[in-house]
Amino acid sequence: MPYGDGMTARARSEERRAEIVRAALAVIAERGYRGASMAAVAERVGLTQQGLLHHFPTKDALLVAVLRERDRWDAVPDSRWRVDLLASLVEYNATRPGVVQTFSALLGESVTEGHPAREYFTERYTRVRAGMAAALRTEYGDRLPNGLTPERTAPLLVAVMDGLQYQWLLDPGSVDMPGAFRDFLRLLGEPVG
Amino acid sequence: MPYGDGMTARARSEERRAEIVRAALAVIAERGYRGASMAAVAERVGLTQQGLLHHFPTKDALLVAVLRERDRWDAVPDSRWRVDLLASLVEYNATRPGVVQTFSALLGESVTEGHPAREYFTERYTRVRAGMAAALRTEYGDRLPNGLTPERTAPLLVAVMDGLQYQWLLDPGSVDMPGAFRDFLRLLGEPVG
DNA sequence: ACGGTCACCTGTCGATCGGTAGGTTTCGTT
DNA sequence: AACGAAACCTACCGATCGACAGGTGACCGT
Repeated sequence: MPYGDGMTARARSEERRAEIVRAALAVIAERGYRGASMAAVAERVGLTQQGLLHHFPTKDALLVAVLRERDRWDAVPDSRWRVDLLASLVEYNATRPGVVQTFSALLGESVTEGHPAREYFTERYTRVRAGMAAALRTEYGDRLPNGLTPERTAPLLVAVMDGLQYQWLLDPGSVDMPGAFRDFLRLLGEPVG
Repeated sequence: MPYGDGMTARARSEERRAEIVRAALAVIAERGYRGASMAAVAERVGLTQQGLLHHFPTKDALLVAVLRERDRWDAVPDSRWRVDLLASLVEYNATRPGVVQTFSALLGESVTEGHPAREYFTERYTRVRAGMAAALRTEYGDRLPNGLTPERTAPLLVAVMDGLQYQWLLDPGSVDMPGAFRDFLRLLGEPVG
């Protein structure tokens, strides 16, 4: 049996890469993408910087892997989603400040010029808004309380989630992120169902 | 008359510093704070990096001046504010993408460890939330529609403003920031006045 | 047993970073 | 005219950045 631990070479390699991505997530949370150094990521997994470059030939390649990991981690909502599941997602996020911090830092950086994650976030938000609108429509119908449409409510939903994350990260003791998000959902009223 | 242009030496110096701060705002908008280099700011005002260091001895000192400038630029709301003035502020912001981008980038960076603007933003949001709550109370009284209190609504108001800015910066053509913000205000219902 | 691929290393590079040291010029004050 | 301070410069520093080149050893399939 190869490697003596039941792993093929390929599986072992993927495990190593996953370990690196996890370390990159942590380093980006601490210093942002521009502030994150390949050497810092390498050290965290017990490699030299050049050993790291063997797995990810450039810094951008590592970022791509990080963003891909996020896509696996939280699936984009679509019409099958229920809005109250979002509340659970926010609650779960409140237990994972590290991950939240990583992507909040990346989102903030991404609005700067030529940032490698800019296109990713632009497309992601387009998809997320569309998915949210679809979810709202299946749950509330074409008309939300207060005369809003699902399409006009979706950006607000996304904005509240993101904005609360920044306030919560800066001052966790002063902001009840899940509670505030539930407050917002209450503003939307009860679904017709 | 000194300087032949009616300016004292002190006024001339302050003008120069203001010019530098303006350049720093632009560079930070393009590259964030960590990505902004003193040399880039200096070049934009026609100085060498060392000439810039004469006016601001460290990079952090320049950042402090930038943040102070913001405090002059948009005053924190208090109980004398009216909520519909916020809509005007958002509308105004939509005409100044550069400034919005600067502070959105800074906010994103500020959640990383040891960021020099972290304390600034933490305190600022505490003040802003308190001011918003006071403004909401004078306008809506102790109870908002849907049973919310001013204190619980304020974080949502701030979150919507910030979150919409990110979506708008990433894809201005797809997000109507002022319109979406007015939609949110409509969710709050009509003030009792 | 062997050839080859994979994982990782040492060594090094040029660019850029923020910051220091120490001039020199400009200009208002006296 | 003389002085001093402010403004800005050249020159340089050590550290750090991402990345390239070229090796070495372990482990795989054959």
